[in-house]
Amino acid sequence: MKHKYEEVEESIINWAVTAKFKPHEKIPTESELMKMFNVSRHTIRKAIGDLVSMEYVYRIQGSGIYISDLAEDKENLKNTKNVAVLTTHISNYIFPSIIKGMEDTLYLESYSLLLSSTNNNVMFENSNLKNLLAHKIDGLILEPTKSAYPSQNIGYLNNIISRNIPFVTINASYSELNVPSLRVDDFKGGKLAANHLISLGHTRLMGIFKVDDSQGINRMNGFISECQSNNIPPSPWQILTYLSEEIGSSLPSKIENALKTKKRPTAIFCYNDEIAYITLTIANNLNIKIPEELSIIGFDDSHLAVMMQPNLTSISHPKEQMGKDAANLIIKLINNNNSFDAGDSILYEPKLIVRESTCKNIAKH
Amino acid sequence: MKHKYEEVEESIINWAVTAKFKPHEKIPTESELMKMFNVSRHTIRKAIGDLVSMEYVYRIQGSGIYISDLAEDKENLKNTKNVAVLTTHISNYIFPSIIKGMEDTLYLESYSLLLSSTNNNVMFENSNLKNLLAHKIDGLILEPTKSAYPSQNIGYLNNIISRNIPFVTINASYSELNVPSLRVDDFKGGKLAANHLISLGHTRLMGIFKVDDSQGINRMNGFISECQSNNIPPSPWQILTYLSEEIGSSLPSKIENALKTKKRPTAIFCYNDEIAYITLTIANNLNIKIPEELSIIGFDDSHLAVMMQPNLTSISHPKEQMGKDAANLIIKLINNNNSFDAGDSILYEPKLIVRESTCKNIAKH
DNA sequence: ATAAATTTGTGCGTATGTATC
DNA sequence: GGATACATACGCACAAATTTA
Repeated sequence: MKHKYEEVEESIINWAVTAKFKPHEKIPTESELMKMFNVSRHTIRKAIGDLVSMEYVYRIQGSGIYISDLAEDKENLKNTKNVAVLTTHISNYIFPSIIKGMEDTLYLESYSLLLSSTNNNVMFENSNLKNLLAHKIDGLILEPTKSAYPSQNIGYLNNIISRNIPFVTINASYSELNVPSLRVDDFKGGKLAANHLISLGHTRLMGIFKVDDSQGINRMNGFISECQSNNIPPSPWQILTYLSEEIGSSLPSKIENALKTKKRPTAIFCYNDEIAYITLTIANNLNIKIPEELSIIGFDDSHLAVMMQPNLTSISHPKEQMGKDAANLIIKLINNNNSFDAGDSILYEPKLIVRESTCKNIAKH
Repeated sequence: MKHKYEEVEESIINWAVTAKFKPHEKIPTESELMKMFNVSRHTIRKAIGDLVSMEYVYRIQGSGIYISDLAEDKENLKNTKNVAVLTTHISNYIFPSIIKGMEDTLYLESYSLLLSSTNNNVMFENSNLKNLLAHKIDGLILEPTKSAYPSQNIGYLNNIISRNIPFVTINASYSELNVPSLRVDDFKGGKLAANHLISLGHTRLMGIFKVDDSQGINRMNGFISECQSNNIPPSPWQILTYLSEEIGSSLPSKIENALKTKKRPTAIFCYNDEIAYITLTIANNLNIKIPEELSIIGFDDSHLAVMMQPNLTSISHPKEQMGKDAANLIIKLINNNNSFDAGDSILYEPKLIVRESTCKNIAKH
């Protein structure tokens, strides 16, 4: 047997959803409800109080109890699922491709998509996570911010896990958390890039790496590993590292200095196509010919690669597909009560795309 | 003097935010609270009941009352504003540019951005609006869906207005609603395109227009108006209209048929660069040389324009700037208690960008 | 325009049920 | 099993806002 207040609540919700009483229409008074349900005023007040906090009805002192204007939709809303997507960027660079994959997939399955971005700023990741937790979300696709460092927001992520909200990461993963991740094999990508340059006869290699996310660290380690395998011991000046915040400030002059040295590199592997573009521009200003005097290879195979002159050799990976896969996985988890195993994670194979910005080493030693 | 239950609530909220009791920590029992505040059990239960529905605390029958894990953040969340953005698309075509403008601006002002898309589907606009209304949003930037037709979702939009939630539209506007709108002068854009083709000596003009959004209607009217001003009376076969849903299905064959006619046009104005690209591809297949045998002009000056061979002549307008302006306007409205006037709307001036896809008419008559 | 009636809001007391420890 | 603590339920009195006569 149900509690009495529950019976009252269910009846009134029923009035609302069947439009027996329409939005803003007055329903019976407390004393009438007492008689109708044969219960005390306390019970009626408890029931109405619950309905008010659920926003099915609202009360006006001295006037009456009225149906809320959203009451009819409440039941439908229970069936529309919200997937939150929190990435470092939304509208820049390769992110539209990734998000397009998610958007298309989620649209087909009638899911709603809530997108936010962190600008690779931990504080913003924090406030966005809080915000999402306050909303009712049914799943979360997260690109970790500053993934090279231990996450300061691990508490919120654990909160999501403890609430059993389906949760997957893209582009990077958390060693502390057991959640499926979809990411590129950046280590292998770094090896591929180094191998390409070495096979072209280059020995004075340089790598430029972002070191505040794990993608950069992995690409750097792959690059160094491949150099060592080919007996090209990496020396400190071969590796230029930077943080996200430096892109607009100190990084360009660092690159310029590296290109001004007498024994400048004959080939550079850049963290991504954006850095490759910056490097190309600096080389142009220094009258260094690409690729004859300097080979440049990027990463991500973005639209920038074919917009640059010369077209950029780059490491490619399936961006839109990762978005699709992430969306399909989160849908699967939502339908499966969040049960997953190691097989749900995907490590994408990077692929070398040779264009015009790399060529055989013709420097005189 | 406050009500007693309010005093109890405030004290307990204070315990939570000052971390006198930490998340998941047990607070005094109901009878202890009765003694502490010198009130009845009923008053304590009323206070705790409110705090439960506000998610500051949770109760376990037989055990006690505990601080919720989000309690500490509740106060901060009141200060983070959420701006919802609902557009037809997010990650396609010119939308990343528009959204980048919003994202950058809102990020700088510490606003959170909630993005959703409708795919130009009225049902999806409907469910997304419901969803946003259920969430707590502080402002809405909306691109109307199927803006050539009277909006079926006008009820929800009126709901937003009656709640005094700041609300602006982009790309199109609602004649039924008094809200600021930021949009391109599509009529003038249509005139510009027609004028360019006519000034190149073309007289057999054709226009391809999407007619389920007002942008297409306005561009068509501008095109026709300019033709008439130049004594080139538009005949039915000069105007090809289509609906969003036809792009992947019947539209290409319609275009192909138009290009196969004996007296085919010597110049075509396309609703946007995507349609221009489709038209160009069809023309290529029919061995029609662009621009020698057929001039093509697009609209939007998207990235497609410079990716096509030959580069596309197009009508340009400030996309990222519109995003920035929309974000700044919604921030202003949020800070100004939603007071606006006609001066807040912006009509952007379209600009002709001549590239390689249009040339003088050299067809023999 | 005012007073009375109606309706919701606050607050106290009591009894009994049920889950936890 | 017993004590504790929250949950449900009834009743009463008065306050405050609104509606109606």
